[in-house]
Amino acid sequence: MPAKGGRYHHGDLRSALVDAAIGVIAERGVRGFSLAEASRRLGVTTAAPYRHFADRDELLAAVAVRALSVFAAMLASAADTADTAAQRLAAMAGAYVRFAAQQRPLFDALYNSGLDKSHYPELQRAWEPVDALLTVVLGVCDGDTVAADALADAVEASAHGHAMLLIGGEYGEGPDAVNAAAAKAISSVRALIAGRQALRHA
Amino acid sequence: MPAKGGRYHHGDLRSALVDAAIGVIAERGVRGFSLAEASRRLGVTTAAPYRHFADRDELLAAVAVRALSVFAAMLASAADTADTAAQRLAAMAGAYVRFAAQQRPLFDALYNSGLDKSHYPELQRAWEPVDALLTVVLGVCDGDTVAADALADAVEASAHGHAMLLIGGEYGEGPDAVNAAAAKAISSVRALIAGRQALRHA
DNA sequence: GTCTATATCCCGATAGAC
DNA sequence: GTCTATCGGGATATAGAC
Repeated sequence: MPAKGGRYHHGDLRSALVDAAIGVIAERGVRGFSLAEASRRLGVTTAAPYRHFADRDELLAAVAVRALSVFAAMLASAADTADTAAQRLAAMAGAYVRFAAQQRPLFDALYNSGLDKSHYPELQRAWEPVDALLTVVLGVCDGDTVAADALADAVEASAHGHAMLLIGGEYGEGPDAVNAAAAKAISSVRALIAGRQALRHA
Repeated sequence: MPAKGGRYHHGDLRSALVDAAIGVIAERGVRGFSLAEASRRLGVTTAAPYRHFADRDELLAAVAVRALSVFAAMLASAADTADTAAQRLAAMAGAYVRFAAQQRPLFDALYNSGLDKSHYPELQRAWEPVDALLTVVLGVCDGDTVAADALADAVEASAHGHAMLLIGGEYGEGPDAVNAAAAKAISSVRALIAGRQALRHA
């Protein structure tokens, strides 16, 4: 998609803005993200994005939608490496944590952007594959539906907490911290499953 | 501390700014917080805060310091209601979640403000009582130091994840959602403790 | 010392020309 | 579909009134 006259002008500004936004978030954080900076990187004026997005938040929502497709792929790929339902759950928790670290701008767009997803139907629909991944695995893992829902919440909260504390720097920085956090999340899932069984049979 | 001539002028602007900041965060969220709005509510100009805080983040750090004293008090109070170490851990996890919901501006200042706490020594010191609460309880709960640290991380991550998902609206809104999330966090702690014992003896 | 007044810069958003 | 022009608001920094 070549530019016209040294400027942008190639008709796929919307998609290019999503790419640029991810770059800005990666370098300046969600808080430091601005429509103006993304526009500047593409060589268009600050008014141009408003032909494709109603406002700044709508661009963030588009980033979140892209994030969800990557997130779902990582979770599904992790689940495929395991045989039993319990192993799949544990692998997905590890992938959840790794996604936060390895795709931090995407994770931040999803969870730390202050977006109200109920305002963006497209974003709500984009969540469905991720939600489905968790519940499908759970249907196999735990016969009782109520107990399965409770386990799903516990696993999701544990993975999310480990991910947040990791990117918050609580576990240190660098690949070692990521591996450690993923391992913690995985062993927490194992403990949650074993603990729920033990408490039920007590 | 009455105003002088209808304006502010009473010499405790620093403390008043922290109060005002909490109010602004409560109404507009951390993202919508601005020094200008806090100043406006106190009837001072936007330049006045810079006599007390180097920048916006330093005021946020002061809010976080105040948040930590409230947080530590809630955790300690919850721990006092229980007898065994396991019960204390569970009670603290419930209090963690309730703190996030009931003192949301304070929780956001602590965890969702994008602050780098390593830049604020005063804030680092303010964390110590909270950290101590967790580890002291754990020393009693689990003889092995390494295992105790791992349990501490698991409990903290679980509580944090439940708190984040609660204020993110994943569990719905209102007091029922708060109670449900607190109950989930408590039962997760029980499962984590029981599961760790079961896995160790397996 | 504490606050006011002021000036500059950046961002979000809109209106109208091309 | 993009640009020019422009408005309003917030952050930051400095000079000076009390």
